Formats: sequence, structure tokens, C-alpha cells
Amino acid sequence: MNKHSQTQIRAHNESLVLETLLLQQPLSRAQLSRRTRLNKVTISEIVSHLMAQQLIVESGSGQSRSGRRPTLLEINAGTRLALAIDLRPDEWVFYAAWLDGSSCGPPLIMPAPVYQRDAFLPALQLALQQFLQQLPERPLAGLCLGIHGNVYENRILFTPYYHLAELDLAGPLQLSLHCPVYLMNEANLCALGDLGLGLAQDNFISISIHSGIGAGLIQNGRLQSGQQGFSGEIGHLIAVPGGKPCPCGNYGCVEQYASERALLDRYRELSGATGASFEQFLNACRADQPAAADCLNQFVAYMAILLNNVCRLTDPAAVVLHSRLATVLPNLLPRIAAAPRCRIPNGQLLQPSQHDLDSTGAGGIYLVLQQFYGVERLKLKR
Amino acid sequence: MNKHSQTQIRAHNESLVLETLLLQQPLSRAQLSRRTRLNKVTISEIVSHLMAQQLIVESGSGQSRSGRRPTLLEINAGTRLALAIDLRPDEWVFYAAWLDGSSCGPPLIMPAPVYQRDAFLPALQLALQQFLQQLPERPLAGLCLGIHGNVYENRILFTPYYHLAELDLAGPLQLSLHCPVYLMNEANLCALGDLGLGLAQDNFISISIHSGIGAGLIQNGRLQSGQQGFSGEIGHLIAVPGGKPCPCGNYGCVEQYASERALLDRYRELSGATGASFEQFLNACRADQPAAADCLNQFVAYMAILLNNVCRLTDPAAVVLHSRLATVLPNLLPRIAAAPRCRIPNGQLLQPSQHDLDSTGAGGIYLVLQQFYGVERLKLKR
DNA sequence: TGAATTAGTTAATTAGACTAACAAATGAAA
DNA sequence: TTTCATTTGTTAGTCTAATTAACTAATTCA
Repeated sequence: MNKHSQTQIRAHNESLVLETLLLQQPLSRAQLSRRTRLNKVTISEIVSHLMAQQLIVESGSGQSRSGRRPTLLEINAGTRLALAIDLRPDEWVFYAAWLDGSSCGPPLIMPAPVYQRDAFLPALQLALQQFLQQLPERPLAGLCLGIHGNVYENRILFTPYYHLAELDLAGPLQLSLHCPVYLMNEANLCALGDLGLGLAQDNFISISIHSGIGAGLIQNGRLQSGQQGFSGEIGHLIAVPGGKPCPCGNYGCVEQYASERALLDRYRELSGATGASFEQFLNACRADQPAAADCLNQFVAYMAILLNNVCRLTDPAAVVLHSRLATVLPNLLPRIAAAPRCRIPNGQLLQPSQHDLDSTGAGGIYLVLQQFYGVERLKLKR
Repeated sequence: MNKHSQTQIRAHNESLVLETLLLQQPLSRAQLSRRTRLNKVTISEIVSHLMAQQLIVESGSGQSRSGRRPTLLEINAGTRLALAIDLRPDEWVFYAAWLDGSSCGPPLIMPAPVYQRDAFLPALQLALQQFLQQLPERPLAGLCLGIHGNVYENRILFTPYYHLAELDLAGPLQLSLHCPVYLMNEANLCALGDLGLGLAQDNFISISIHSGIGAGLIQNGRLQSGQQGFSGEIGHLIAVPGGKPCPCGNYGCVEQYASERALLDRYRELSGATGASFEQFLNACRADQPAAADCLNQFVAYMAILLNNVCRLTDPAAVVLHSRLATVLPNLLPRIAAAPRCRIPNGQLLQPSQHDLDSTGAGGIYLVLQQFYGVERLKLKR
């Protein structure tokens, strides 16, 4: 607990005005006064200050039934760009958004270059330059990198697919882009994305299933990243005591049974299609082929255990699942929720991600804007 | 996020002063000014206000090397009493403390009366009256009841041992005691107790093993009770898919393998001592009898899995274990931490409760004082 | 045209923290 | 004993931010 003083009040209330505008713009001063419960006069002062900083602008006048028409205010979104990159092991996805969170064009997807530790940063710099050339030229509000691995205080501690640990990405990028650069675990970003886009609120858990399984934990509207940034490593919850060995050194981690990689391995084994891709597996699932169906049964069973364990410990209001499987097979989530071992209490929704592949990007943009506006909690207009 | 105004500043800063005094009293105005970084003048104002409310008092003058001697201030602890009761299934334990958290005599332990739903509240009222007669006569700052079951917003939702759900304890007690009454889950109270007594800080998990297994989750110095107060139900994490049936309706809950009840059942079976008490089991453990040792091996193995799962999800800085087993067998915790499946990262301490049976009471007192002083986070002098 | 209504501004008030200056108390040095 | 530096704590006045009250401005409707 720190001391409070007047300047903090003003900073807090300015953030409150920005937050309100971001979610509900355009709004008049009078509307802002009613929604924030700050006095009209205070709002006028804050508004003129924010206008002087070019953070908000007047955008014409609105309608009224009777009485003077309101002057509408909105976020001055076009002055800067926020960037996010999802650095997946196989491909890099580049996102750009304006300061109100609205997208600036579709994401750019490129295959990740062949891994070489020393070449990683230069390749990223180059790709970024190419991406920036496609965008309107604006100063940057910030860049967020989604890392498939463990990150703490902008340092990469561990990556499972290739060795990025302790590679300094933030420093050099910060210098060349002249903007703050943030690193964050990909599953945690997904959770922030769900939070920002209002998919789930306050207390929820966002589970990402790719090659591995990770999660982001939101409690009281805040991401809980744990003491050392390792929270949400649910792929390594033990589902089968003494089960399959895991590269983490343990046995029976759920990741060895319910990740995309585990499912694909099992599908290849059962079907005999040793070279099958995950897309082929998905097709087989859609076609209800026996080998694929068997894999899905296993997936449902282990996800049910995983969800039970996660919900028993944290009691979330909702669980958001980010998985290509859930997208392709709309029947999957109800099956998991109905599985006998998945005792999710009533009212705890299990829902699919609604922006699908782009949660990570949305989360990155969310993080950049949150920092840019100095706001603790942010909701963005959909 | 709410609007901020001056009155909130003052409330916040008064809390800050109280917090500082509770942890480090006695302190002079000058010391308070330095520690809180509030101006001397502000401190003087706040102090005179708090003295007018009789919350703090001057307690003589301190030493100085040169210059005027400081007037020491301390919490006016003797004006009220804070009460806590641990309503265990088998016995009730009554705690009383002064407003600085210091104990007012030893706890009173009495066997719980034979369960009868209608007689529960009258019996409790009677026992409380008897307890109060032993204490100095003071107005009460509050009473906290530790419930072995699920509680949300002062309502009992579920109790495993006898049917207290929806029994209104808080309302009648509040009327007869003329003070606020709080209900809280016992494991959550343990966590608050550990927090208040400084055993662990900010991010930790406190595990209580009795007949069942529960936990309290502290993140960023706050108890996370989940969306409906059900967080920390780690006894029902599934340790063995398709394992032993549990009254909760699921199979293979860790509670069926590592709770006191489960251990005792297994010990009775293995040793043939069908009527053995838990104390006899503990003695057998100390004596290293084979049947007991076998039970302990199982306990260590399942605790290792449980701790791995909990730590992977929440990444705490420490895990505090409240268990009679750990108290009696100092070797047990190192064994758990060293078990192959308990991959607690380095630096994540596994430690026994240091105030043992009284964590629940300490947590109850903590909660009452926290509410009484209107402080978010409280540390008490040991 | 004027009454009612809503938006937004101006001037004065209030609350709270801060600065500067000072009084009070005390140990150490002259 | 006196003086001086040092520390504690108070008093008077200033600054910032939010609020109230009273106003002007703009618009609809009768």
C-alpha cells in the first residue's frame, strides 16, 4: 500500500475517462460525467487536458430530444499504431491496430525462418520492417511479442521448441522501433485477448491447445502470472500417475495425452497413416473415422480431468478453450462438459474462443494499449 | 474502476498509518512520516483524528541521540476484542485477541455437541456466552467463524460432515453480539493466518489436511476465493483417473488417497487394527511400523502429485502445509519435496505451518481486524 | 415567441496534502 | 552554565483537484 495524493487522483480519473471512452465511444462530456460519476466540471477539465495531449478529439455533435446538442468525444485513434506478433514455432503472425483497438488491416502470416539462434533477431527485424512498410506511417504505441514459452519481466526463461532463453529481443527492438516492447507468454496473451474483447469477465481461465497445452489465469480482472511467470503451465499437470514420460522430466503429464502433438501421434499409430498432418487428422475427425474418433474420445476424457482439476482449484466463472479441434468440431465442447469426470459446476461456462486464431494478437494489442493509456483494466469495443 | 476523490485519499492514508503501526508499533509521528512518506503535517492531522476515534494512543516518549524526544504512538489495543471460532466437526475452538492482534489468553477447546441442525445455533450461542465470561468485558470488534465447508458471502453453501448449508449463523449472532460476524472456509482462513503472521507473502498456497484436503490461494497478497467461493477445493483434484469413488460423485479424488481419513482407513486395513485412532496411527508412524510406513509412502507419492499440479497451475512462491502429520514427522516435508513427481521449482518453499493448530484462529482474527480497520492488507507483529 | 430541457462553462467553495517557518526539547560541546 | 546543532512536532499559508451553484448556449416543442 502506497500513499495517495492529489496527482494520483487526477491520473486515476483521467484513466477512468479513457477507459470509458474506449469501451463506449463516442460520448459527450455530459454522458462521461454520468457514467464516471465525476462532476461535469471535472470532466470538462480532464477532457481539455486529454485533448491538449491529443489523446481524444471532438468528433461533431450528437442528437438530442430537446436541449442543446452534445459535443461528441472520441479516442484519437489514428495517431499511433499498436503492434503484436505471435511468434509461433512454425509461423509468425503480425497484427496492427489503432489506438482504439480497431484492427489496421488483416494480420500478416509468414512461415517462421529455419531456427538459428543468432539469426533470430535479425530475421525478426527484417520481417517487421516489411510489415511496417505495408502499414500507414505512424509512430508506434508499442509492440508485444507472444512467446511460446516462459517469460518473466520481459526475459525469456525457457522455450520448448527452440532455444530462445535469455535471447534479448526487447532491448534491440525497443531501440530500433522507438517504442516500448513487451514479451509475454502466448497462453497468457490469449487470456488477455479474451478479457479485452469481453468474451469472459473478471474470473476465468483461458486454455490454449497447440503442440503443448497452456493457460492464462484471470482473477479479479487481472492476469495472475505467478511468482516467476510460470503460472498456467497446465500441460504439465499429472493426469496419469506413472504415465508416459514427458520432456519436462515427469511422467503422465496431460500434454502427453491431449495436446495436438499427442493426438496426432496417436492418430498416426492407430490409423497407420504415419505421415498424416494435423489437418488430415481434423478431416478424419469430421468424417468420423474410427481411429480419429478413438483419439477424440481420449481427448475428451483427459480434457474432462484437466478441467475438473483446474476448476476445483480456482473456481472460475468461465473456461475459454482455444483449440483448432473445438473450432472444427462444434460438438466437442458439450461432450467435454458432459463427460462424467468434468464436474464443472453449473454456470461455469465452457466456451470456445470466438476470435479463434487471433486471441493472441488481440491480447498483444490489449497489453500495448493498457500500458499506453496507463490503465489497469481495459475493455475494448467489439 | 471507480472514481477517486479526496475523502478516499484520507481514508486510504489513515489505513496506511494504522497498517504501519500494527506492524511496527510503537512509532513516533516523525517515524510514521518517514515510513509512510506522508508529510509530517499530514501525519499529525491523521494522528489527531485517529486519537479522537480512540484507535491509537500516545504511550510515553522514546529515546533520541540528540534533539527533542519523540512521543510514541501505539494502537489502542485494549478497547475491544476480536473473536474467532474454528467450528471443526469434532471440536470447537474459541480464540480471542486484542485489536493489535495479540492473543487474549489461550484458546478454549470444547468438544462439538452432537449434531442436531436446530440445536446448532443455540449451542453455539451458549458456548460463546461461556467463553465471553472468561474474557475481560469489552465491546467486540467482530467475530469470524471458520467453516469446514463452502462459504460464499457469509452464506454456508455446503458442509461435508453435517448439514449446515443455508443455516443462518451470521444474522442471529450479529444481533446478539452487536458486532459484525464473518463466515469463511477453514482452509481459506488458514491462508489468511499465514499471511497475517508473515509466514508467507504475496503469492502462496496454504494446504490444510484434516479429514478432507482444502487450500487457500493468496495472490498479490489477496485471498482468491473464486467466482462462487469454491476455489481451493484441491481435495477433489483427480489424482487417479477411474480411481476410488468419492462422495463428490467423481472417481480418484486425491482426498481418497491422502486425507487423514484415507490414511487411517488404509492403516486400519493394512495393520488389522480396525479400531485404531488417528493418534495411534501417528504413533505407529513415529515408531516406523511397516503398515504405517506404507501409508506414509502413499501419502508422500500423492502429495507430490498434488503439489506438482497446484504449483504448475499457480506458480506460488511458497506452499504452507497444515497437517498433524507434518508436525509429528519433521522428515515428511523434505520427502515430499524430493519425491520424483513433485517438481516444485527451486525457491518455491514447502514449509510446515509454524503456528500449527492455530492458523485458522489467526486467520479469523486477521479477517476481523482487517475489516475493523478497513485495511486491504494487514501484517501483524509476531 | 416562450417554456422546458439538455450541454457545457465560470466562479467560488471545500478537502487534503504539501512547504516554509517556527517553537519545543534535548544532548553535546564550549 | 551557556550555546549550538539536532530532532520533534505545530502553525500558517499554498497548491491541487473535486464539488456546488449559478450561469450561458443551444435546441425542441407547444
